[in-house]
Amino acid sequence: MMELTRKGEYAIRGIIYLARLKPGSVALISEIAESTGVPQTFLAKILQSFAKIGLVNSFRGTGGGFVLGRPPAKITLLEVVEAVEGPIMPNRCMMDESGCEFSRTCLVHPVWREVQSKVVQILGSVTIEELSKGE
Amino acid sequence: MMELTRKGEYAIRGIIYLARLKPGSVALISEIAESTGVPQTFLAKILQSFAKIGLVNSFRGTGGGFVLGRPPAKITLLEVVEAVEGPIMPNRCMMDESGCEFSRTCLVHPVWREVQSKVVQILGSVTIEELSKGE
DNA sequence: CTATAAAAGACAAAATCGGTCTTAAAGGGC
DNA sequence: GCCCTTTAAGACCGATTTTGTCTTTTATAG
Ligand code: SF4
Ligand code: SF4
Repeated sequence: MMELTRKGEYAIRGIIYLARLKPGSVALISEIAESTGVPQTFLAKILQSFAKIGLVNSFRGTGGGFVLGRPPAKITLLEVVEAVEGPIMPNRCMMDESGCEFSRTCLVHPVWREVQSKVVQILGSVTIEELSKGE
Repeated sequence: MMELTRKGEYAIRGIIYLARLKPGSVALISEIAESTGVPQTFLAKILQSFAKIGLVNSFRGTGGGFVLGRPPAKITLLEVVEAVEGPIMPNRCMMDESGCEFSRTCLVHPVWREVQSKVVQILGSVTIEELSKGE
């Protein structure tokens, strides 16, 4: 249960790589992929989707590449994870009320809500900047 | 991310149903399945696997059926979930050290460990007895 | 105009999910 | 010993998701 997919893992590695870039420089997808050990075309897809939501900026052509869309201190791990995996949802019954006929009386439901909020809290309190500090 | 499978959800429903049984009585798989809204043959598989690990006891033939293997106060939600879904593992790098070449220096790793321990703590502190109290 | 690099989208193998179906085995009542 | 009931075991299966690849297009710098 609760396993991050490779896509999620790769996304985090890519974002952290970009956070470590020295200011003003851009990174080629080939460079990021090799350095993080991620299949290049797969990572490209992920970063493209990030570009669409503004999490990263991208430039085409000679001298192009990727940079973060915001300072790493303003990006949380939660944001990155949810951008690729969707919202943190320990159980289906959390998204829509009508998901489960028992949801009104169910005592398990609140437990899943607690799990959800704890995970959101943990991941939301970690910034990409912190994660990029190590060597 | 982090979604309980139907199998996990069904397992919980089945166990709670058994916990509500009045002492001394057994439940037919057909009865449990209908009452919890779970496909019967699928639930049978789940409970069979539970019988193997002693979480429930089963009896064949006339008058047979399922009962809990232990008092519901001694069964945690964590146990039930892990029995069907495997251990709580937010990321692959948690199971074996050799899972990731970066694990020694990685700053994300500890975050996943925190998530893991929090979830284990929450699910481990809820007993099936508590969950079966409602109507 | 050309070389470069990301964007877009079709394709697909493999794994996992969410079951079903059939046959066997065990136990109770007669 | 013979049914009837009920779980056990295992083969099987379609749908979906994961984890990518490949090809073509578009934008840009020089
Ligand atoms: S039974 Fe409870 S926990 Fe399960 S899906 Fe319904 S509301 Fe959620
Ligand atoms: S990079 Fe860090 S979080 Fe990702 S798999 Fe490796 S150790 Fe785990």
